[in-house]
Amino acid sequence: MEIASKYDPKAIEDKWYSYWLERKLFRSVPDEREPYTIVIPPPNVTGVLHMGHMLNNTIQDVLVRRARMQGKNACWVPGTDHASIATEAKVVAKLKEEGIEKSSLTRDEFLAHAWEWKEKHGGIILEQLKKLGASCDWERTCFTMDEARYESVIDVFIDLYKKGLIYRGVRMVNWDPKALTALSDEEVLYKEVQSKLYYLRYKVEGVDNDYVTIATTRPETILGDTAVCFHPEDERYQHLIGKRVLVPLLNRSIPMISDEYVDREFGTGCLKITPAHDVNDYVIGQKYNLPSIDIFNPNGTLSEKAEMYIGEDRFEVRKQIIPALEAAGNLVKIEDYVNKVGFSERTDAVIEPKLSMQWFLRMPDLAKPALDVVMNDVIRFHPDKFKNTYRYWMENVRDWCISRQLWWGQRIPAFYLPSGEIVVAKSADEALETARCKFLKPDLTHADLRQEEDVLDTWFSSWLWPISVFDGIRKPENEDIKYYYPTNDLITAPEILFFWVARMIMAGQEYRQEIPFKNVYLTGIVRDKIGRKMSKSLGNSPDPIGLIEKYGADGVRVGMLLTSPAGNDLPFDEGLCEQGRNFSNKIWNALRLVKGWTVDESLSQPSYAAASQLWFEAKWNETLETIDGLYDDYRLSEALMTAYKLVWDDFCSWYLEMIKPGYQQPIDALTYENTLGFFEELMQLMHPFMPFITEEIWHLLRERRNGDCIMVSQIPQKRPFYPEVLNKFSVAEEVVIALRTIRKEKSIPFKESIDLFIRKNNDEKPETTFDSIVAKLCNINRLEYVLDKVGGATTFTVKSTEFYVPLKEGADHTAEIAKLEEELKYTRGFLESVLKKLSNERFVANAKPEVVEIERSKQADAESRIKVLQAQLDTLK
RNA sequence: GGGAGCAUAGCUCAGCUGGUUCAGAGCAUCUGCCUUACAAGCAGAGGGUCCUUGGUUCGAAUCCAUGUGCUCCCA
Repeated sequence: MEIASKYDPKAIEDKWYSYWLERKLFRSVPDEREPYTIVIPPPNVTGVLHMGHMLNNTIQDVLVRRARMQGKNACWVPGTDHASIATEAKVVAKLKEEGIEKSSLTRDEFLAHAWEWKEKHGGIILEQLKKLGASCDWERTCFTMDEARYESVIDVFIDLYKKGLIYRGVRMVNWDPKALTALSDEEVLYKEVQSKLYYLRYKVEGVDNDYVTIATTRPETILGDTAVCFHPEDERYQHLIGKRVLVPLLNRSIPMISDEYVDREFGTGCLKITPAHDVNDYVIGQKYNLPSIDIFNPNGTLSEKAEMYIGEDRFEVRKQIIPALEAAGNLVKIEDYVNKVGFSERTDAVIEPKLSMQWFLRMPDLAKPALDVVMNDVIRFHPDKFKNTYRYWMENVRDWCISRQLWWGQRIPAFYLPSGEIVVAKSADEALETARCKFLKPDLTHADLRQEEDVLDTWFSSWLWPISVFDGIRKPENEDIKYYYPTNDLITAPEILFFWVARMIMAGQEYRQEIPFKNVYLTGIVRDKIGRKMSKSLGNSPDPIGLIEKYGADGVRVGMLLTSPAGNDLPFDEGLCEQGRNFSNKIWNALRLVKGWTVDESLSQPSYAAASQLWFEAKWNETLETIDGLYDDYRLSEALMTAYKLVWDDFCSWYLEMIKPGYQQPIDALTYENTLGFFEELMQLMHPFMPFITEEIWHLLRERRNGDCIMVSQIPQKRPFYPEVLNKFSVAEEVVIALRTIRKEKSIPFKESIDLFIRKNNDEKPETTFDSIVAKLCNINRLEYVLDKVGGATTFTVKSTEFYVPLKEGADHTAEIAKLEEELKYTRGFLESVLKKLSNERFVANAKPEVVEIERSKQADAESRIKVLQAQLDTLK
């Protein structure tokens, strides 16, 4: 068979992915097997695949593929979320390019454009995941706004409203005056800005020539002041208790109050309170029942409430108000000051804290059980250090603001009556019906009802995801939800532990009375070499598809996984993918070697081959056990590294070299057959990490029946093995390495055979299991056990056994002596430290017996080795 | 300002409830090799006062405290 000398992933990857798809091997339907379920963290429809997705989805695919090979009914549900703010911004921008203003469109017209955009761009990321090898059940692909998901969200809203958990309230939001919408905290970027601190004095009412000075970075907001506040223990201001002061320019009278919130060290220790325009002030305003004066219009100009500068932009007013204050005698001084200002991620406008009417979901009752299941390890976090952060957040949970001033999303099913009453209902008809009955107004018509304009927060869809993808909200008794829920593992980023993970747990408990998943694997952030988060705006992210083309999907998967323990950031380096690619090539070449052999049925198995198989069988089973343990602990990068070393070091570097027949010599059938077996099993072990190359090799190793694929094969089970074989082999390994070193030092080419004489000591019996292997790997002509020392030979010692290699030119006595003396010195020092421990009465008395025992055997080993080394030295001298 | 986490080889990380080899791995580095599976390779080697300083202990990379540095979360 002709096999290319370099592995070329391109053709192979497409071939196998379509093969798997055609045979519907990713498809899952409920049956009698144990289910294994993962729901994808739905990427934004606006997004394209980035390195974070690559990492996250590689991990999911590894887990799903492994579960499938363990005989479970594995189901990975893919999908996307509608990302209301991001998508709406994209659509608005696109329309603007076409000369269409959003404001000129009706809601329905706009949504038509949005859907069109979604159909065109919304699936890109899922298509890209296929290149990575993702084994999702694509027939189950969901979207947070498709019919089932949309209706589920509405049903849940109505249900929670009926339960009294949803209410309307005023809240300080991050207002983007350019986009005319509220933004979530994540969409606000805080930047340090060089600004000014203005010291302004307020006249104390009714007292001549008494003033109070405050410091502010936003002098224009004084028009909305409703109090001035100082620290209750601040001696400087005690005389002002109960007094009132006058807002400059307006001369409005406002109270002096005191509260511990005030930082006495900052500015003058006196703080103006503007509840409508500062979050902290808002809280104080609530506490002291202060009025809120909202002096801004939605677009950032001053409103009539400001009484002055009406219609002017807030920053223009800041410029104008300073001279006015100075003229009025209220400006004390101006200082330079650096502070952090929030900017809109989308429009770069300075965020205006703004009070607005929003919809809220009451959290405490939902949060409590969701906290408990994590703290009790019913749901396990990997790594579990995130339990801390989770607890902190859940214990200090605030009500969830679920409304957004957008059109793209599930429109809140609340209807307002002309009289201001609210009816929450699934449809306008139902709302009308309810309103007529409830408020005894049979004359009401559709025209009287006005539906809420706002839509729901995107997270209000995603928190139902593990349920809604199986349509478990609308049809709680359907087969899918009963079979697949709760899901097994959730793989996501720690940044959204609260926004998403916590809320899914709440929704699960509220709507299924059961947790949504059993394990949460938290990935790190993919960073560039100098530690910056990879992002489109920085341009420091490699193109994932480009990487796949360059290194192969398998290579990239290995590269991503090699250095990313759970919860740790991944400092990405293309070198990692290169390592992955090199590994693919290594496997490929092992295949070329094995498939290049000719089998001679008449040959019986040589002893070195039998010994090789004895060892590799043990090594394989031992490693399999280790890897299973690592998977159980979700230590995927360690599982991969362990498998990587098993393939490269143990199988390729040792085993294949050990059994390899001479050049152009045939191999015996038994060894060949067993080697194919090992190779197959190794490929099965690697398959979750490297799906493509392993599938290819699976088919090249043997003739396969149609549909006999590695991806649906059963992962090998551990067989009983003899662990002592491994210790015996590691001694043989040491001997081989020592012999290689001798060859190198003495410049003896491999082709020139050598002799090896072995002398046991302390009445030890020869252990010959792997002698044939030592002989083969080191090209040894004569390998003999002797009773006497061998003169004129170079020597080395493993444990207490002496090895002699006679040299043509005779041994270099001085060098031999120096080598022995150094070893002796080291061993004596070692013995000394052991003896020191053992002579310490308190050690012997306090340490566990087995620890003392270990020290005793270390002592015995060192002593016998010293004896051997000493005797060797004596003969040489 | 409050809270949490981290600090081990040049880099990225292991090192479980303190006790087998005076600390391990991969990559990188260095030295030999184009040995007919593989130079995307083979065979070897070097490299760490386990952040500082104290403490607990027969014994500390591992536990405690202090300091320093970095990261994240909340305000």
